[in-house]
Parts: sequence; structure tokens; C-alpha cells
Amino acid sequence: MLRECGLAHKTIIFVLDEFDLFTQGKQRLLYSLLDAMQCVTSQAVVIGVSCRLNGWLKSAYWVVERVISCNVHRVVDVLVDGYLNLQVSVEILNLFLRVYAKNANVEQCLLVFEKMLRNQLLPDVKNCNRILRSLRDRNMVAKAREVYRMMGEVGIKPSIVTYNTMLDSFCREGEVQQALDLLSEMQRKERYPNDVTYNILINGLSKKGEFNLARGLIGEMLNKGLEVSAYTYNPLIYGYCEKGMVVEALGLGVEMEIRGVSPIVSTYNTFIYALCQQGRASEARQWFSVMLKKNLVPDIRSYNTLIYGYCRLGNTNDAFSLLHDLRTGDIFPTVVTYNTIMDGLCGKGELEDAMQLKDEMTRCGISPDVFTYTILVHGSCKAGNLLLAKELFDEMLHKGLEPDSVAYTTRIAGELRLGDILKACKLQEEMSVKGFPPDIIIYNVFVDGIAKLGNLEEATELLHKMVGDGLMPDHVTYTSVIHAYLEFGNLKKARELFDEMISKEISPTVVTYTVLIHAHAGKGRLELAHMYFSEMQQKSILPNVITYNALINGLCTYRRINEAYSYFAEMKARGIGPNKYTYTILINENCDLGNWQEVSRLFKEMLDKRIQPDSLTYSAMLKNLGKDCKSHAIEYLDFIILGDEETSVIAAGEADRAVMVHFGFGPTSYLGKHKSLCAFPDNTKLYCSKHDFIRAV
DNA sequence: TTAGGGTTAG
Repeated sequence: MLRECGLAHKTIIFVLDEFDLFTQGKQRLLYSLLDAMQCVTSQAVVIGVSCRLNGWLKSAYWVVERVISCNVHRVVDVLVDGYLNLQVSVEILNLFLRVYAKNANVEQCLLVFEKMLRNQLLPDVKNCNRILRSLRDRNMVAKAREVYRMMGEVGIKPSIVTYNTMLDSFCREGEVQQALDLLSEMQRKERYPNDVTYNILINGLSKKGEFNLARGLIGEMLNKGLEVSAYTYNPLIYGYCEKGMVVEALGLGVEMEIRGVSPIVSTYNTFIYALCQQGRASEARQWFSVMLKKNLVPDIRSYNTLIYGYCRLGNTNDAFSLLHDLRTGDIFPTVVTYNTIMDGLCGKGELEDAMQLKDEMTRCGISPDVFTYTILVHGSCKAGNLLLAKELFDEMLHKGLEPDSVAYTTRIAGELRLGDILKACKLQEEMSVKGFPPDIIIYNVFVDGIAKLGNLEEATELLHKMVGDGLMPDHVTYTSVIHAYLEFGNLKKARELFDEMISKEISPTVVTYTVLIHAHAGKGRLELAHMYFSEMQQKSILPNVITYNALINGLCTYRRINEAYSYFAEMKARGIGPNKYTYTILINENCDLGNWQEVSRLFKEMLDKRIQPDSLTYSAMLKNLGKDCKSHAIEYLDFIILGDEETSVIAAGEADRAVMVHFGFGPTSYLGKHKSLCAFPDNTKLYCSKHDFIRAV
């Protein structure tokens, strides 16, 4: 049964018989023995080792796991001191290394490793690799290098796994050159790289943006007849996507298929994420379908990513329908799923719906986390409901959730928006105490907040003072102050700050140029606006839809509509899609000019492009209608409303207000079921579906 | 390899 097998000083070593070990009674005995002996004497140690030849390691592993879970670490000392047969000691110590590595206890791993080496006991290379992997996962590359060196010194021959782990460590640190050096060393030692080696290097190179070198390695793999898999292509695809090079990424997808390499779920998830980030949710959805056609099962990440894509576009309806889809499958939504939709709702100003979703997730057993609260605090601030923001922040604290720097920053930005600089400063001090020293973002929040409140000099001072905290103002800091000066009408001072920014070699961005163009064009300084517009392009800073809108708006304001139209054409030609702002600006101008046919054409064009007009678009169209005409429109509205159960609650007399209430609700479904909306003074008709019309009015 | 904080337009 229980055999005493060695007694030295106060140390007792027992060996358990395999048969007994697996009976429940014996397991209990072992536990109580461990407990008891630990209480009686700290040096009392139990090691159960099955001495049967078949499967003895498994049983011993089981015992070592228990010994470790009972914190009887001193067993190691007994073993290295040589109380047991050397061979058995090494085997058991290897088990300790294995269990410690499995428990991610790097400190104990290193301790055992070093003790073994000091006593000329050589650990198995597999366990050395386990230690190296733990160190890699903790980004302890220097220590990993030391272990690797010690292995060499005592003559533990590295395996291919050793090399691959070290290569991965170097790559994760961004030390691709060191990785390549090690590759040469491998080849010198005739340790030939395998597919994993190449995959790791391709990953490292892709992260550095060295796409051509990475692609070259794929070529090398093929030449050597090594297996090229999705794990080879994924890092490269991910690297391209991260740089926004979706065309190249998708091209690699095609290349994979040609070479007979099957993409896996994560490959498609990468495509989906990249497309969603660029606002191309419909294309992302197509990849989702491709995945299904290939009998691959989308995971929660696929769903979360696509939901994110829809939310980015403000399309929360499709996001909700995906939430429903995944529930009907075997996949369960996570806190990320809910947070994503809640952020989408907040972005549209639908705070109440977001709050409801918070209740719903709680009912489903998913606890709101710091992200959830930050999203809602941000949403409440945006909606101007600072009281709710405070309540939510406090609720987060009461639940024992620790706000991180993002949560604090969000709250501070809210206080500043409402003008409470003192409260903002207090929160910032609290943040510092909690170990979040001011970063560039918190400075930018203060600079922008203070500037927007009209304290321009104070903001400028803060911009110059942050250097004292070791933080350099960046393009956002300068853009904020420049923007504030422009808004308060001091164009000259704004231009001076812009020059200062350039002289400090802080590169302006499209946002910087856009605020300058917007202000100058809006104030009739069209030549300067044009100057900035061409200057940015000389610097390869590409204008976006907002830049064009700023220009078009200025040109319209100063009745230079032909030039406005030529920019309108230019942006389309450059693939920059006009949005609801662009159309509203042009519709507004054409209404002022009485070009009703053009208004009608523009309105139809935007609906055709599935761009949802909002209250300002409709106000622009309705503002110049004669009273008769307006009442005609409202009569028509009544006619439609009366036939519609859902909206019939709106009293006919309140139709005008109802118009405003229903503006901007959800996506327009322009189904081509035309009905006339209203007639302009020259009898031009505006057409849209009944559905749109109700939304509009 | 999915979610949150800072600068832009009607």
C-alpha cells in the first residue's frame, strides 16, 4: 500500500502504488496526508510515483499536480539534492517544469530550471521549450535569450521548436533582423526551418510592413516543398488589411485558392473586419456568405465584426437582425456584441435604446463591463445628459468596476463640454492618483475643451505647457486650437498657429486643412481656401468628403455655384462619394435660386444612392415653399397618415411637427413605389415612396 | 484577428 521509501533529515518521501492511487479513498488519503504533513512540518514531503512500467508518467504527473496545488514546492529541493535515483529525480523535476509551465508559473519554472542546471541535472528540451514559450508570452525576451544561452552552455541541444519559439519572441519584439540572424544560425547547424519557422517569419515581416520580403518567403516555402497553409497567408493578409490595403489582401485570398490553400474562418474574419473598417459592410456581408457556402461556421468574432460594420454606418437595424440570427444558431452573444450595438446606437443619438440594451444584456446574464459604461457615458455626454453620465459612472464604481484611463477621459470630456473646468481638473487629479498620468489624449481633451469654451489664450498656453510634462503637442492639439480660433473669427491667429505647427515639423492632416478651408471658404476668403486645398494635395494629403463639402459650402454661400458643381463632379470622379451633407448644401442653394427641377433631381439622386436625408435636408426643401404649397403637402401627408395604422396617432393638425419628429429615422428603403410628395411653385414634383414620405414628414 | 476616450462639414 503505502511504502516508505526514503528518510533523510526531516524529509519523508513516500511512493504510492498505482492501484491505490486511483481509488478514491487513496486520493483522499493523499490529500489529507499532504495537508497534515504540511501542518506538522514544512519539510515533510510526499511524492506519489507509480512504479509500474506502463503509463507511470501519467500517474506521476497527476501526483505532481497535486503536490504543486498543495504548495509543497520544497519537493524540488529534495529532488535536486539527490535523495532519489538521479534518473527518477530528473524525470520528476521535468514533471514539475511541465506543470509549472502549464500553470503559467514562470517564476517557479525558472527557479527549478536554474536549480537543476546548478546540480548538473539536465531538463528535457521539451520543458526548456515550455519555459521559452512562457517567457515569450510574457514578452520577457531578454530572459528567454538567457535561458537559450544557458541551454547551449550545458549542452541541451535546441530542437526546431526551440528555434521557432525564439524566432517568434524576436518577431514579437519587432526584432526581425535578430530572427533572420537566428535563421542563418539554424541553417549553419543544419537545423532546417520547417513551415512553422516560415509562418513565424512571415508574421514578423508582415507586422513590419515588409510585405515583399514576406511574399518572398512564401515563394521559398513552395520551392522547398514546405506546406503552405492559411497560417502562412493569414498574417500577410492581416498586415495588408491593417495598412488599409484591402485590394492586396483580397488578392492574396485569390492566390490562396489558386494554390489550393483553403482559407479558414479567421481569414474571412480579417477580410470582413477590413471592409467594415472602410465602411463597406455590404461587401463584408458577401464574404460572410462565401464562408457559409464553403461550410465554414462563422464564429462570434465574425458576427461581432459584421455587427460593428453595420453600426459604423449607423445601420443598427441590420446589426440587430444579426444579433437575432446568432441567437437562433448555437452561438451566444458576448459583452462585445452588446457593447458594439450600444455604441452604434449612441452614435445615432439613440441613447434610450442603448440603455435598454444594457438591461437586456444583464437579463441574459452578461454583465456590463468598463467598455459598456464608457460607451454609455460617452453617449450621454453626446446627448447633453451629463446627469446620466455621472450616474452611469458612479454605477460603474458601485459595481466594483475600476475605470481605466479611457473611462476617465470620457467623463472629463463630458464635464468640459458643459463648462465645468474645475470638476474636470479634479477628475484628472483622481486619475493621476490611480496611476494614469496625463497622456496626449487627456491634454488634447483639455486643450480642445478649454478652447471651445472660448478661453483661446488659456488653451494656447496649455498647448505650449504640455512640453513640460514631457508630452509634445501633436496634430490634434494644434488642429483643436486652430479650429477654435477660426470659429471665433480670428483667422489670422489660426494661420499663425498653423505656421508654428509646420515649423515644429508636426504634419497637418486632412482635418487640419479641412478646418482651414471651411473657415476661409465660409468667410468668403475663397482664394485662401483654394490655396490650402492645392497645398494639401501637393503634400499628398488627400481631401475627403468633408473637405469637399467645406469648399462646396463656401462656394454656394458666395453664389459661385458653377465652381461648386465642378468640385461636386471632381469628388465623384475621384471616387469620394457625396453624402447627405453634400446633397443638403446643393439642395439648399438650388432652393434659394428657385431651381426646383434641380432640387428634385438631386433629391432623387441621393435616394437612389440610398443616402438617408435628415431633418435639415427636408427643411431646406420646405423652407421656401409658399404657404399654400406647404399646406398642400400637409394635406397629402394627412391622406397618407390616415391610411396608416402605425402613424395614424399623429393628429392631422400636428403633421408639420410630426414631420420633424420622424426625420432621420433609420435607413431609407427606397423601393421605387412612387407617390408624389409635393409640388414646388413651378409645379415640379418631388417623388418618393410612401414610406420615405412618412419618415420625411 | 471583434467593442470604449482627443481634432472636421450642411
